[in-house]
Amino acid sequence: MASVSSQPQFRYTQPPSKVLHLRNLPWECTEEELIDLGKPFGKVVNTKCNVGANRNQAFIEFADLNQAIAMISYYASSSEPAQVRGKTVYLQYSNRQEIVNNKTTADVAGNVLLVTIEGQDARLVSIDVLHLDHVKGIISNGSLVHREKENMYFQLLDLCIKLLPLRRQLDFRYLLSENISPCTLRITYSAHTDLSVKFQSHRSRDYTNPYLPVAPSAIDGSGQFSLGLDGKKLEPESNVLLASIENMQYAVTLDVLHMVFSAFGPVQKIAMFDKNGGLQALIQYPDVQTAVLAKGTLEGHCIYDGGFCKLHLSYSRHTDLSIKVNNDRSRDYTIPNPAMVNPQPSTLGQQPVQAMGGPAAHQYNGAPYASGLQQPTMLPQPSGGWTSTVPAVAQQSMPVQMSNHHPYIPPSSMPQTNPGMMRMPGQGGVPPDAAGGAMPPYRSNQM
DNA sequence: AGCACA
Repeated sequence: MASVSSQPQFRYTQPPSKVLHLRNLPWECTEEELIDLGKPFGKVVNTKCNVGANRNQAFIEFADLNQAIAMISYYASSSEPAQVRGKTVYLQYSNRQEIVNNKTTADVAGNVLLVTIEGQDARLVSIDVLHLDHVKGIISNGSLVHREKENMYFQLLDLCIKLLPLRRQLDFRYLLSENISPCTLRITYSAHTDLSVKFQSHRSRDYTNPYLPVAPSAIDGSGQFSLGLDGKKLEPESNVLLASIENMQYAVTLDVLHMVFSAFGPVQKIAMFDKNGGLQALIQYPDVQTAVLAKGTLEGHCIYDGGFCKLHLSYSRHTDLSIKVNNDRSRDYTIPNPAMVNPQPSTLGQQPVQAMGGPAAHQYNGAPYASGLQQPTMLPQPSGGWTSTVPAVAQQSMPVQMSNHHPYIPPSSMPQTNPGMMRMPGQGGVPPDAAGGAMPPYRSNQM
């Protein structure tokens, strides 16, 4: 009773073809590997790899049908399955008689690109990475030519691909968070000329139409976009970061934290507290994006050289810290500078900042850090060019310059260590008047 | 793990 079945027996009823269909191939299987696999049985005249949704299928076309049959029969009776890189691959005749190499779409220039994000953590890459502003930011931060034209998108992305593996040195941490392994972008042209985007989501955006409805699946509880794809919940992002400081050999003061975290955008509030015998702090930014940037850049890095004061960052569930009083452990930088509002505040017991005294109390008076500077009117917009949104204060208070013993040093007298290590978005250098100093140098590499 | 762009 061999062939009474009316069921379509896909596996065994394929008519022979000189084209073989392979599946279960290893990641990024190359044409060479396919040729090597088929070579013992005949002349491989064409191949097509990275086929299918998972890109783990391929086709091999032999010059002659008998060669394809030879390969199929060999592995049908072999005790050793066909393998590529030690991975068993499954062979069958293709249901087509020749490989059609669709050279058309990928090679014909168009206004829509097909971008394939590849890599271990490809699914964690945010859609915003693909936005032109980001690409421009990368290019300019990498000290390469900054090109404006939209039609240079392809070339910019192409450069982006080449530079991506170097992202550590070239500030690609602004592209991908630090805990995402390197990804590459494979880019071809699409045959599409206009994409129909039905709603804004974590997987689709129409940047030309801000009034599109937002897909509920793309919004988390706090109304922010979440980066998780395919419904996978990531740690919910927040505009408030929880920092814990490990190996605290040197004093980490409110001002040191303010300086470090201001490098990414305006810091609204900081609250420090002791927990589990260590120091923790909540740092509030006006928006999630800035917090993401700061976390991605600073996570695991040490404030001081020698592995001292290592930062561990997570997203807090808070969205707005309630700072009851400004002192050396907590501060609300959004309130008007009391020194300006009330020149004689010390008569009022509860007056913030000045009334509390302490080493931190006077430090912001007259300095460019005056808290009135960070009002949320100059916030980065979600899809705007973040390269231009880092406030001047951040550019002058880069984490490379900080002190351990005297937490506040005016920017004009800050020591300089290793210029360029912490190049910030939108600017490529160090404060012009940075001076040398004798303190643990900031180390941007994790230890 | 099942046929070439979801």
